[in-house]
Amino acid sequence: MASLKNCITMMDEGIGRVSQIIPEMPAPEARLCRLMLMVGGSLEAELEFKLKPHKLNHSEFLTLMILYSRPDGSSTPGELCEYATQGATNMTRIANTLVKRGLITRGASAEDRRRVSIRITAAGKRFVRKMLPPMFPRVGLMFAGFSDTDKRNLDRLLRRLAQNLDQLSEPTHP
Amino acid sequence: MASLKNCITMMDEGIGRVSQIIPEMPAPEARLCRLMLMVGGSLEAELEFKLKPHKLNHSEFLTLMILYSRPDGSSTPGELCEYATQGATNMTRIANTLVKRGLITRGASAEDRRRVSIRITAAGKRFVRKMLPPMFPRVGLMFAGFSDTDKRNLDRLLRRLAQNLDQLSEPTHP
DNA sequence: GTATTTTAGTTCACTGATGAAATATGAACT
DNA sequence: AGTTCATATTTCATCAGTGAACTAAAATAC
Repeated sequence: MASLKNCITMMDEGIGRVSQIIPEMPAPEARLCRLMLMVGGSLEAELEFKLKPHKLNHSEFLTLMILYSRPDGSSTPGELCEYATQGATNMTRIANTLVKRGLITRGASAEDRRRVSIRITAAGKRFVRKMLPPMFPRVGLMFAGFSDTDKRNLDRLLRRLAQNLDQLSEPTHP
Repeated sequence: MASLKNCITMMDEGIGRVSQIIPEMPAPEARLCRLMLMVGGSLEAELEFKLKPHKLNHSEFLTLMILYSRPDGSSTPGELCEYATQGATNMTRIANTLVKRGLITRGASAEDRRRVSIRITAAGKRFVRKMLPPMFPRVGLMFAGFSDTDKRNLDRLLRRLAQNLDQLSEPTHP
C-alpha cells in the first residue's frame, strides 16, 4: 500500500511547480481539494477494509445503518436512494442481497401500493449491534491528537464545504 | 441529485438515535467520519463532472497531472501506481488510453530495460494548460466564505488525519 | 558463471458498480 | 375513462478496477 504521506509530499511539490507555470491557479484551494480527495479515499478504503470480514460493502452498510437508525426501522427504496446517494438500480440490488441475508425484509406499503416498504429485521439489528462496537477503537485512533476544538473546527469546516458543494450543483435556486 | 444538506441532517439524527442505543459509540468521531465520506464523495463527483467534457476520468487526470508537474515530465508505471494509488494492471490501461490520445508516450528506459519510461507530450502539456484554468472558478466557489485561517486549519487537520490513517494501515513499524 | 530469486510490466478473464431504457403497477389529475 | 406522473424492478451495456498467470530483465546466491 502506498502511504498517504508520500502522496502528500508529492502533491505539495507538484502543486508548487504547476502554480509556477500557471500562476492563476488557486494553489491553496487546489491543495485542499486534493487533500480532501486523498484522505476521503483512504478513509473509504479503511471502512471497506473493516466491512470486508462481514461481507458488506459501503453502500450495503450505509443502507443497513440508515434503517437501523430509524425509529421504526423502515424506509422505502426511493428514500434510501436519496440518503445513500445511490441509483435506483443499485438500490434494488443492495436490497436483494440484504434480503437474501435475512437482515431486511421487503413488503408492500399499505397506503401507496406502488411503494415498497423495506424494514430491518431483528436479525439485522442484532447484526449491527454486534459488528459496530469492534470498529470504535480504530475510529478513535483516526482522530488521535485532535483536541475537542479541532474536532469542532473540522466539523464546522466540512459542513460549510458541503453547503458550498450543494450550491455548485444547483446553480438555479427554486 | 440528492443534496448533501439532506443527507447531513439525516445523518445527524441517525447518529443521535444510534448513540442512544449504543452509548459506547464515539459519536463526534463517527460524525466526522461520515462527513468526510460524504463531502469527499461529493467532491469526487464534482471533479468527475468537470472532467467528463474532456473524456477523462479521475485516475487518468491524476496520472496526467503527476506527469505534468514533473520537472522533466516523465515517470514510470510503478511510480505512477504509487502516487495515483492504482494497481499496476489499471495503470497499464490508463497509460494505453493516454497514449492513444497522444497525451503521453511510452518508451524503454535506458538504464533498466525492465522499466518503461512514460513521458508527457507537448500536446499533453497544451491539453493541461487549456483544460485546467476553466476549473479554477468552481474551485474558488467551493471555499467561498473560508477565511485564510479556516483554510490553514482545514489543511492542518486533514494532514493530521492523513498521518493517523497511515499509522492505521501500518500496525508494525519497520 | 550459471542458477535462483526478485522486480517491472503486460495480458487475460473476471467482478462490481453504474446508467439508460423498457416494463409493470398504481396513484393523481382532467 | 383516459392521460399523465410516480415507484420500483428488470434487462442490457459499459466502465473501472482487481487477481492470476506470464514475459523479460536485473539482482543475488552459490
